Amino acid sequence: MSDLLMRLRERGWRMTSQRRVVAQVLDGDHVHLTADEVHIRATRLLPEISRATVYNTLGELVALGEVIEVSTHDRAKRYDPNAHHPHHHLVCSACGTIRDVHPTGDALAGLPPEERFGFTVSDVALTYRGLCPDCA
Amino acid sequence: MSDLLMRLRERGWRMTSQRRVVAQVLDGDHVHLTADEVHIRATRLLPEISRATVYNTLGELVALGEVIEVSTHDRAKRYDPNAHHPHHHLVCSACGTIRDVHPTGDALAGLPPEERFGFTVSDVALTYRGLCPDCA
DNA sequence: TTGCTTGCAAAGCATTTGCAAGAGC
DNA sequence: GCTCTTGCAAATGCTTTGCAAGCAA
Repeated sequence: MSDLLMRLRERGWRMTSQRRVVAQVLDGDHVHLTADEVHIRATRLLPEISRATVYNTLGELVALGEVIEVSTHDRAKRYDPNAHHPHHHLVCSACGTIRDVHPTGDALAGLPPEERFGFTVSDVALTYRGLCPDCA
Repeated sequence: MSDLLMRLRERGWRMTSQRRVVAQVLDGDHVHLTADEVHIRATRLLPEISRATVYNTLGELVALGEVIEVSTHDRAKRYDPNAHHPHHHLVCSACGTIRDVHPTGDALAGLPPEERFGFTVSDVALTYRGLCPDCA
């Protein structure tokens, strides 16, 4: 069983075949699917699954902290299940491909208290943009 | 005259009253407006300006590198005219407020060549998320 | 049984587009 | 005058919602 599914079961998440399928589709590394892509793949495993359910489920996984929402400059958000291994993203400006990367250093540490303006900072997203080898 | 307008004129950008108004609305620091907010403010200066023109103009300013597109997790993109002074963003997860910040160190330098996977990296966006003093 | 989840269809919102009329240079 | 820009209105694409029926616990 997928790691994601196992964690969700442990957390007492009410399981349905639709939710199982969405979790299966998302499992793995370097996965950055749009909601629509998740729906297409989920449909291959469970033909009756609806788009609305995919959106519901993705929203919940994000709320649970099991999936990260990635905003690129494209219209559709992407969903990244690799929430338990801190990482950042390398995005191709041309084709939209995303790769996970692991820069050195703690990005949070780079923001000194006097630059926080009283904010309680809990998260950092670091996105590198450029051209991938195929598009360069 | 605003700095932004001056730069655009120097670059030979064909000037119209609509474009002038959009540039005026965007000028300044800590400005992170949505296209709709730009339209509302532009309307106060030039009542006939259309939404489509605001979108056209914003898209061009981004293409010219004079304005930066900021993707948060909200639906609408935000536009930041502070393109000539490298900076990053501090976003409140609750109310959406954005502040410009200036972390120490060069974020680009943190990504070693062996983590670039052949990409030609040209840009870095660093976003800190948390709660602002008012929402905490 | 009880309440949470699903599917459908329609609505909502941000953004884009085609095209004729208008304005800069 | 020639070309680029504007405005309108319709279309598009992603996402959300309301509600009745279905299913997990």
